[in-house]
Amino acid sequence: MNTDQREVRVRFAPSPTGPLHIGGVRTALYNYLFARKYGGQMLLRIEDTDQNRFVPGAEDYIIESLNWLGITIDEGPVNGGPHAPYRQSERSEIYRKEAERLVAEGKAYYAFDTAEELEAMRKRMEEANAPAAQYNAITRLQMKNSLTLSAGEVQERIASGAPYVIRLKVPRKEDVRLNDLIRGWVVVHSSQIDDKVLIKSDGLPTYHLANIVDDHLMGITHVIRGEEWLPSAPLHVLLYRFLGWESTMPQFAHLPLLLKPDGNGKLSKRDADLGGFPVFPLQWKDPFTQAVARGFREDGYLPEALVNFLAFLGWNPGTEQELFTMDELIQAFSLEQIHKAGARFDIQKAKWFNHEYLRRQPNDRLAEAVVRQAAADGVDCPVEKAEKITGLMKERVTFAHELYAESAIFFRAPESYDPAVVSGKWNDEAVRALTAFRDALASAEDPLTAEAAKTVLATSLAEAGIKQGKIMQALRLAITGVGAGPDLMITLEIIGRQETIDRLQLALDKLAVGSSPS
RNA sequence: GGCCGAUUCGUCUAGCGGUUAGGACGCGGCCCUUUCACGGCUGAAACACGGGUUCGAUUCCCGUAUCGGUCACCA
Repeated sequence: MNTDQREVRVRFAPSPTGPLHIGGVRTALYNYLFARKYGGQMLLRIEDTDQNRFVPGAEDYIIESLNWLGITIDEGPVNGGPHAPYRQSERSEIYRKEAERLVAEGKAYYAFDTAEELEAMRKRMEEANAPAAQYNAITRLQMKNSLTLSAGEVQERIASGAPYVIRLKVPRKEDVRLNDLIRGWVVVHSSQIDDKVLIKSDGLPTYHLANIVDDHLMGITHVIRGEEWLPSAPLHVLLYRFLGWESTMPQFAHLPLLLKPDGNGKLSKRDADLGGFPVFPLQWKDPFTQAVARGFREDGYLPEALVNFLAFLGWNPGTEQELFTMDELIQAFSLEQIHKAGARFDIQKAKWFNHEYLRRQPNDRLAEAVVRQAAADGVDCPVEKAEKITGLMKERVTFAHELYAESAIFFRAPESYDPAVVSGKWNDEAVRALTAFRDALASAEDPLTAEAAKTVLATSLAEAGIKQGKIMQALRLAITGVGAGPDLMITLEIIGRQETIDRLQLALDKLAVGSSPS
């Protein structure tokens, strides 16, 4: 990566206006991977300059999310750093100073227009069929600002406490260009950019000013953010220039967006409700409405799986390897391999990743969850049993919670029998075979191992002159009630000798040959 | 609508002038297996369109179309 020899410093700069969106998570991840790859620093900066949109708990949510995913922060509101504070609401004096400097240098100006006056201006422009109704080099001359008002009047208004904003004085005709690391050269004519507000009438900066000032002061070398920022990137270049910081301006990389599953638009919370999947890393309870939005964590996704899935939405290593640990991602990551087009969000793929990661988890760790869930269900499940169940079931499920949920057969005799299997496999021969097996089991040793069960079954069937293959489905039916499931002999080992005998008896009692099952 | 961006199987994508256009998810088939799952093999499935440039375009350029983003005292 060509950088100007400076140590790589990137930042993730979310606004605490609610739960962190999954697209934001991916942005954070890419920043993190980039920073680690080049041995640089990853900063977290809270962009809370809009008091109206402040949501309590959102900042903690962001931090907890990053934590859960293993995206570690070098400098930020929690661990501090040389450029503290990392919350923009605590830095307002810094921005104001720079804005005033721009005014003093003639690159920005005070504006006193009311909302109504602005609205009237836009209306006039529209009626005049102007290409865009904006506050710019032309319209600014008809508005109330320090360019049109006398110096004395401006002083007077400010002194009297009249509300005002500071606007950037965008040049009338000039090409503004930037070399995006992902998209190449992007050129925008300054006439397309309006005189953006830098300082709002509440005294706080807008995003545009605050992010440039902070990125500069914090020594950010690369700005990696979503494509929705691309249209305002030229404005940011202009700001760097006006502030005199162009020579150390960070490089930009605008990431492709995460799209709705049908491809029409940015992925939103609504898609989550519609599609039955989360779009937030963690569950979120809205402090105002109490509404609860589901989270990947609570839905049972492993953080490693989410990270791997997200990493591949818009990026790929160029090899055929699909499963990556965080360290491997760091190794393999590069901006050059980022795809330019938006990526549709396909929860199916996320599930596949989760399944792959779940299978690779050690049994003992997964078993803990099974024991817990069983207990919560009022069922006693010893650790050894949970581990056996885990070993048997983890290849068959997507989420850890399904391990127990799909394991009813290990705890309870079937309450019903699949009619299709009954009519097809339950016959006189099966009854004879299972009776013989039941009897043979009566004198078998405890505990019954899968091996022993196999031997007992084979012996008793041989004595009865019945081929094993013909009655296996009937046996499975008697034990589990259905025609599909994990290895039967291990299942017998898990439920034990006595329970096996009981279930055989139960089936023998309840299922009559040729009649419909109960 | 103006501006900006994007466009390879249904989806995520590889490709960076010459390939039988590759992989993964999902879907179908076969094998394995007592069943299901796993695994293995395998099948269907894509370069948006039109012009150039070139001996040769999926690849480079220009249009068109489509999709997306953005046009606030929100980020």
